[in-house]
Amino acid sequence: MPLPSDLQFHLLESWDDAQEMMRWLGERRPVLAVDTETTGFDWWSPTARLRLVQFGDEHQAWAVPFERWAGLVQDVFERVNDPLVFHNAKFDVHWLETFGCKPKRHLIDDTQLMLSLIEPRELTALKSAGKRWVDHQAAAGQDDLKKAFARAKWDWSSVPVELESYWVYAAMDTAITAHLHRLLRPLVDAEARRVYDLELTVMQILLQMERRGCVVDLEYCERQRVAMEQFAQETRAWSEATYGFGPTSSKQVAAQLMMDGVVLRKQTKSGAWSLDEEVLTAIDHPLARAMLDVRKAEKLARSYFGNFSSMCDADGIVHPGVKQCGARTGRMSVTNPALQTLPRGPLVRDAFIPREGHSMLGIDYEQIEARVFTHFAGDTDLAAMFGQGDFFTNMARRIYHDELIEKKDPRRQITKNAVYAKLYGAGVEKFAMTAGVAVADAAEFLSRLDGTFPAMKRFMYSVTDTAKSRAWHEGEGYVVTPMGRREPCDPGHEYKLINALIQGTCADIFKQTMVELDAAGLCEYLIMPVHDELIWDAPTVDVEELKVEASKIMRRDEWLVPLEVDGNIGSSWGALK
DNA sequence: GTCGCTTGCCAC
DNA sequence: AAACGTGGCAAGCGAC
Repeated sequence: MPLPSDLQFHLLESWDDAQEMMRWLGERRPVLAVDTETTGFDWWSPTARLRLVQFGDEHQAWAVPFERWAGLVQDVFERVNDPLVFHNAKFDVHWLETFGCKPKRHLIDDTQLMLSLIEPRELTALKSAGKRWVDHQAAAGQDDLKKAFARAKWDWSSVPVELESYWVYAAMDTAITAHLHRLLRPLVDAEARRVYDLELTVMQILLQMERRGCVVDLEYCERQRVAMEQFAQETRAWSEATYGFGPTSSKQVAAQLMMDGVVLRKQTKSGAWSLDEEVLTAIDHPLARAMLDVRKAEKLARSYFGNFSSMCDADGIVHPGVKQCGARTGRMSVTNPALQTLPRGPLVRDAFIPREGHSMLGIDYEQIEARVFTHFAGDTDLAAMFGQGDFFTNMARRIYHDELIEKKDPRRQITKNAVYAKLYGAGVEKFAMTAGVAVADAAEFLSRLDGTFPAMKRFMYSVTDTAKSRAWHEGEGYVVTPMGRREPCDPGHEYKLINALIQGTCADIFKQTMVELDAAGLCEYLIMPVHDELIWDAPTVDVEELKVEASKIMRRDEWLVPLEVDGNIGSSWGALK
């Protein structure tokens, strides 16, 4: 189990060393593990430098100072034909490709992706995984390095590559990766082959997409930032002058509100007075108003407009990082910036614009989760609701036996809320809260719903029941998506598996779609995945055809309800419907 | 000053 | 019997 005691580490310092490493690379081995040490995370930055490239197997590992031996490293990647194992390949490949190395894409394996599938609830960082699977001491060297950093005021760009606690542990990471691969690969082959192959292909698509990035309208951002910041400053100044404190200082605001006779009821988990949007909106007091206004304005100025420009490369382009298995359900998440959480509507989304001569294209799945839910429930009555016109309106008409219900009828909204509440596993009270109705009415509605579409309830029961039986017999409750993605749950939380099954299946469908789009050559201008929507920045002359072709591939018929898509073209992200 | 926790808020 | 799911990010606030 622990790393072998005869494990050898080398720092490449001389031509003799180089010869020795090349001889070693010529030996037969199951896989060659590769890792890099960099100056940070921003491979697109003008100041980014690649400091070390490490090669290793289960017995030996080499650290190669890149800036001195760039040609040699590039040569290695041209010559090596062993499978190349990385832990988070996308990251290392970005750096390697930025600095002229071309690891052969078809040889790449990724132990982090493997872990995301084998243990979706565990930490997948190399150190944590190394501790669990390979050697409890796997992360022991980190403290030495941290101390050295503190003592000499080094950081990742200034630490000397000759520093032993730097290069040895860098090299060791490849040995850990090689061992991880030996342990994980058979499990993946036995249990998750299909979904792992899917993830590997998606990774290659994401690599190109991240490299391409997304153009930011810097002038627009700056204009909006200044306007929002100015408004916030004025309101802050007013609050300081009137009360002697800022309008976002929660403790002081709560105290002042109570002093002025406002009755606060809602408390946070730790017992403080809650001052969230819901609470503040209901209070008629200038300070409550100010707190809301400043929060909103500063969020816009700082989380969005100010942030985007600070994350740009030299060409005004952001390169958001996609965590491919960010959610344990297999959904992707996005950071720097978090493009999946931009407020709906044009204000913020207009900050992202197409390249010269290009247009934005967005194609999204329509109610994909509700459709997949219907498929699993095998409910042909519910499936019929997707036929003509609006799904939720049709449902409401059926539930209330009233054919006159139209799209803006409140009964449609409560129906929609109820479907998503079910999908997410909400209880009656939470459902009542979000739907804005009394608990008794909510309960009555849910029983009507169950009476009208009984298959939904049967399906939900069968998921949790199977999971509980698995927990009893196999020690853990879980679901498996049709693609083979296994999603476990904590004991007693089997109800979450309904959502996990649906969300996970949707993630599989979405990723499978990306692979098919790529095979058809339609990912060249892809810039962002947003859960059930894809965004392209494509040449205006081709964008109509791209929309038609991509829609054809995205639309799917192999489910009980067809998965329909809707495409829109515009001159900015915000201009898409 | 940094770190980590909490709170609130943005998306699908 | 009952349980809204999955994320990222910034600010406030107390601890070290």
